[in-house]
Amino acid sequence: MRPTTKDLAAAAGVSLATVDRVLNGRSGVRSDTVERVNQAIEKMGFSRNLAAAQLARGRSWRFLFLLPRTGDLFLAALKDRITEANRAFAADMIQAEVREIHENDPHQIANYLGAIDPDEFDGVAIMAPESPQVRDAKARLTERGVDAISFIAGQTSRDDDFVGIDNHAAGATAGRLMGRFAPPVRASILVIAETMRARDSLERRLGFDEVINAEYPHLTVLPSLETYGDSERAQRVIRVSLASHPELAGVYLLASEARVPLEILAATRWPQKPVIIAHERTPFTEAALRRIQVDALITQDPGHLVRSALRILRARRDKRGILASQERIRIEVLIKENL
Amino acid sequence: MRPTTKDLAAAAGVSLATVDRVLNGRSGVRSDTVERVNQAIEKMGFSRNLAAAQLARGRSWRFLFLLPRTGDLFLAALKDRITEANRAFAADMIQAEVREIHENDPHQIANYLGAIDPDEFDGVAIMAPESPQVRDAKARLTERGVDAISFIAGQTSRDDDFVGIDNHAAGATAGRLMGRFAPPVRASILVIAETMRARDSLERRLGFDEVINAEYPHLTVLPSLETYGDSERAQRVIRVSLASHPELAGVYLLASEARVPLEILAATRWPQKPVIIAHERTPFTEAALRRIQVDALITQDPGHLVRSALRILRARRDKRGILASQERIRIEVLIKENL
DNA sequence: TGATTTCTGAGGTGCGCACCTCAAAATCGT
DNA sequence: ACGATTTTGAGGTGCGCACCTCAGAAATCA
Repeated sequence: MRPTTKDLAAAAGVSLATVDRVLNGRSGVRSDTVERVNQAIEKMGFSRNLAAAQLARGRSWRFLFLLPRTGDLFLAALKDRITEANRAFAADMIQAEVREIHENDPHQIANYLGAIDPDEFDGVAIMAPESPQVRDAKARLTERGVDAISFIAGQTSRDDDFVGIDNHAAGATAGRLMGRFAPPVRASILVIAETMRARDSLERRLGFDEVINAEYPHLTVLPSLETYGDSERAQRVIRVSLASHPELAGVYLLASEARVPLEILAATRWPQKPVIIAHERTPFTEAALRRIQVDALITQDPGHLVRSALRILRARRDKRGILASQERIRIEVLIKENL
Repeated sequence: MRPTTKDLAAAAGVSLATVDRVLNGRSGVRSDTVERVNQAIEKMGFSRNLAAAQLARGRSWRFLFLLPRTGDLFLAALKDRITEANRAFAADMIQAEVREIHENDPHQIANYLGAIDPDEFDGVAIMAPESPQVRDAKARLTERGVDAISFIAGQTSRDDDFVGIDNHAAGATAGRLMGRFAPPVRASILVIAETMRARDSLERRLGFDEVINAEYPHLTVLPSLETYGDSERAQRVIRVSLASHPELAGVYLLASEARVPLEILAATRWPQKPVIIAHERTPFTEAALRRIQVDALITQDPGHLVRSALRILRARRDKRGILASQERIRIEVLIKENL
């Protein structure tokens, strides 16, 4: 039989009240008594029955996902996963909501964070570019008792409250695959991004260049084209670039919205089809991978991202540790065969 | 406030006892009453408080992992993860044990399964090659009230109680990478396995061949070499094969124990280093990937495998559904950059 | 030493649900 | 309409813990 608090009290030679004080870190217990209880915990292998604790506390958790307002397919997948997680975690008293904001207005984001009611939410997962305003707002939010973590975007150097992948490594992964997939001849690589103002894009590009320059010097990575999410502009800049670089060996689609560039590339005639590497799995990129228009996808699992954020926020709330190996978001490489 | 069973009873116009009967599938309720309750559940968005349910049931779960007895590094990683999961899930009243068996003796495995005490274990995750004896023993085990799932090995066709990857697809993934990484010239590919008697190995090989034959016909896949886990034999057969195939472009290490073959390959002098693709991440294969002796690893996450098996076994015990997207084990592709 | 402060024990309550009993009501078959 | 059967209601108990109160014991100080 599993030891209960009662057994623990008996073993430590103290009362239930004292055990309770120690377990829940209340004051008014002499340090040697605390030590006695802790030793008993150790000796009996006592571990609190989570279900009972949770029931007694009568707690529930409400978390908020702050996502950019775009029509992005990757974001749509994220929202689907949040809905799904909401259902799956309802029995665990966890509820998640989504709010959408304009990601490129740090001021608005900071305002929004400032207006979050600690009675309404226990924690927030913020997907927004890093900026001093946002960082400050996050700090103040934490002071007011709302836990905040960075989600997918906005990774700060060696930050342990970030859920997402290392974008530099993701770019390097793309670079390595590009180098190995492309024929070993002098040629150039086109890089298409939505915008290079986002830190994520910059880091991916840096990681990509690093590998290509160091190990595949016959390949020249062209300056990044920016589409600004505008289909016509995309069409224009890509056509111009294609015309002036007939020796194109590969295309790296940096942004998570690959649809428009892929459609333009699909409508282009090639002497030899370039290697195409893109990010994120969406119905669109998946189809492109199946027909081998795209050669590889670098992805992160949206379901895992969402669940991981919720688990981390909750663990923080409960002052519990997490299972680090479960929360590491993988940089996945998808090809047609392992979809 | 979250609705409780009491609210539910009031809303449905029945008593708590009836709500209980419906919620827990007990008999003695007219079907139209069941329907009324279900509609109330739907309407109120009622969802049972898992913590309270679990506490009231006073249940705990004991699961068993039946693993092959080998010195394999992948198995060592699995066992580590089971220990880790044991700690992490202790608060959820889940305990897991490991027993090791000789995997190639179906009779012994069947005996072992037959001897499992339903009072001792709620479920078993079995990692063993498929065989009629084992299949029968599993069925009888289920009849006696112990849930059984296949773990990593032993996948039967379209089986929904299997935790692991599709080995055919894993082989195909390896094949694709081999085809793309190897130079586009006529050459041969060496395949090294521990044994080809295991269905997993066969399936990987089939998937590998399928892709190579269909899309990279300039590559010839040689007959599989079997090491039988014997270092000396491995050394001998590999040397013989290398000597007779100087035009070697790649090596595919089929088995999860890549250590011995990798050491032999490392000690060999090459006109041009062949592309090496191996399975499973272990300290050894990881190091080989870092120094680019190995070009890519096809892996499955041991931690995920273990947690998934435990979640599925528990959900089955509770007659609850699972989150399918969370339980799909990914065929991961690792290269130096996304380790 | 007594007075003050700090610690500890005993006991109770309730969280939401599972599971039980027994009696009363509704429905059925004939 | 009758008894036989099925369905429902009312109520109780306990799971292990968190959190509370209050009194009494122990340690500390003057």
